[in-house]
Amino acid sequence: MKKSTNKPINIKKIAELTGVSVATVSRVINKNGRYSKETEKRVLDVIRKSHYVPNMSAKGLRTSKTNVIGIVVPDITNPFFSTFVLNLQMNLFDKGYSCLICNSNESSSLEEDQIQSLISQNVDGIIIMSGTQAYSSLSSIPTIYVDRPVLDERPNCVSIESDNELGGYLATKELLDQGCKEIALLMWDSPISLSNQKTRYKGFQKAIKENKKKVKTTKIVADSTNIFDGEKAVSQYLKKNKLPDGIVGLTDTLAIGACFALNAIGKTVPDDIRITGYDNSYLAQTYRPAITSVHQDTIKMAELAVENLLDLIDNKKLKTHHIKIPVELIQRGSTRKESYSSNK
Amino acid sequence: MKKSTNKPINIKKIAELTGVSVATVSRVINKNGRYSKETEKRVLDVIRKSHYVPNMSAKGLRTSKTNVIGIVVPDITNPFFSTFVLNLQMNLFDKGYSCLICNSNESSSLEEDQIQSLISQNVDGIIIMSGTQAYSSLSSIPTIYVDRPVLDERPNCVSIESDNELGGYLATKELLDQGCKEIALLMWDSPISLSNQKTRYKGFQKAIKENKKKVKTTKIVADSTNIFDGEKAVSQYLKKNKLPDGIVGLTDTLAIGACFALNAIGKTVPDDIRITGYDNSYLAQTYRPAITSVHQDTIKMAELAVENLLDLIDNKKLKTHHIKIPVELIQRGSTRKESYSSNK
DNA sequence: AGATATAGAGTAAACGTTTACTCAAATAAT
DNA sequence: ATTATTTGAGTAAACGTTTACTCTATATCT
Repeated sequence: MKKSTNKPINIKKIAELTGVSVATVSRVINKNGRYSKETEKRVLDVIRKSHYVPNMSAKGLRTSKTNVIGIVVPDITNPFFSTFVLNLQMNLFDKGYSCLICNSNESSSLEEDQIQSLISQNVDGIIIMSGTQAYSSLSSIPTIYVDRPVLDERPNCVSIESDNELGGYLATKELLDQGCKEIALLMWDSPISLSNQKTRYKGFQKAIKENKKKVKTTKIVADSTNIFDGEKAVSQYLKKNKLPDGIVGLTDTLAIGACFALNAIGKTVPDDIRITGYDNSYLAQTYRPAITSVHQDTIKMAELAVENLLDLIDNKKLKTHHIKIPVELIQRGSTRKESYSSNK
Repeated sequence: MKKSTNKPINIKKIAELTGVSVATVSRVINKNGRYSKETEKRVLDVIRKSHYVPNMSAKGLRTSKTNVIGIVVPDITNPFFSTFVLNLQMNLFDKGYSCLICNSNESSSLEEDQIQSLISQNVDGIIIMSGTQAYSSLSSIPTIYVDRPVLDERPNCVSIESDNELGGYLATKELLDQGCKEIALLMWDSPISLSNQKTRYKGFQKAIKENKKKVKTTKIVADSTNIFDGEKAVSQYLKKNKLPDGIVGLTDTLAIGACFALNAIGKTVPDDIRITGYDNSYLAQTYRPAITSVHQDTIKMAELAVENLLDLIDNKKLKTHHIKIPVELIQRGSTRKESYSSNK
């Protein structure tokens, strides 16, 4: 059971090897000044040769700064979130941060556990996507809420939302413009009262109200945003109800699930019924017919998220704590008969 | 600029409040014995009331155990990897571990940087998916290689691979069984010499060789495993070459890209050409026609990965350091004309 | 009853950094 | 030429834990 005892080299060793004090080594590493050009070179040389890697636990303990950001996401499997997380991670890595990533499954209790664990890891900041509630334990940590209005008005947090009301409006308007007379809203069962989906619903209602002609509306609620849960919900709905001529899916995955259910009973999109999605994830692009979807600029959102988070961490003064990102409707084959090209 | 100075409560404070020493508190927390049932209760009560959360940096420094696992993944956006990561994360969280997740983009240099960063975070272990090379810096850290034969034979690492040769064989065999006479292998350009794709290729060759009738084979190489890169590669290929009657896609995403390219020139799957994918990700299930694909049991692989990693961390003796997981061909509409049900 | 083990608890060192204090030497200001 | 500042560098404390040693009081064994 020979335990590998090749202890990692530390700052003290570097100091010895170079013939200076640990303080000097530390200063060189952190570029804090108070050393000559020449000692710097010597220290750096030794560091390079000895494959020194700093001990972040010690650093974190001493400075209470870990250079780790916690990211809480409902479901990394959803392409909308996974691309978002990818963007976050890349942006953060460039600035010298690592990411602790948690899947909350949209479960409040799991989310809370994971936030606890992030806190005890001393993360410097947290980015929560579609969080389900406000956590008092977060109050001392710089936090970015993504895709969800912030509940607790404290100075060290920022919310970044895309314009969900406009998104809901645009999607619904598209169906109305295409002449739909009976529109179903396909949503999912989420524990959160103040969710993005509520706001999208507002946009939906607005579009309906604005419309000159009266249209019938209904709601279909899926168990989750999962494709197959979407399919299930729509199939069940169709067993007891008349086929609507338009469906506003509040997620691309739900929209595709709806397509499945319709295929199964021999209905075709967009001839028998038109469908919109939301998120403009690559699923919407790759499904056939391609799904008309509300595009959220995840790249910009991710950029803003890390930029603002780092500002919060540095105690910088922010212009605003509520950022809203515009959305855009991408029209594709699921709402209009036309030739489409495969990408974009 | 009032800095929030509500310092987090620590073990010392707990000790004071309870009227015992810090050592006792620590022992209670770690359930190390050497305290009475009664003091335990008192300490735990105080802890609960004061919302104490342990400082992992300090703990990590002292014990050189951080309860953090590093995960390196080529592209979290790929559903195969994202579901895998989800499974890993859930399994690890249950055992009290957090995950530091890195995207390597299949770039060796980025991968190396990220591994460095994981090491300096003192991670207790690392799980690398489709890593591009062996890193000497990893030698002291328990490591699991997933989906890639291990290069460095050291006691503290384990490789977990699905049976890529069999997978390649099964996919190819399916096309041969369906009567294909000219089969293209659709692969991607990866920097790694010893990759899973090489092994799948072996299976491909084996199936071809075994076949009674002579079949023509070609290779198409995409820039990445990305759907659109797959599409591009196939379109370009088809401009200069005759249409094959079967394509073995070494990834579901590539297979779907191929479908796009074929759609674009008016060819239909599986009538004009049959296609297989690999990974059996949900893309394969949700695309229409659904893609026949080689299923890898990601759930079991993830379970095995964390189980073995924790064993390595605990210095347990392992039965084997090379684990191979069986694969299974899931037949769907892309290779055979038949009615299919939407899920599974 | 005496010897010995054990249970319960405290003291203080150690983990690898950073940084507030020093301090001497060199440089700049008067 | 004195005084004031800057530069380069060292000393040692501190961050929050864990744990190897102690130590006392109680329980267990001859």
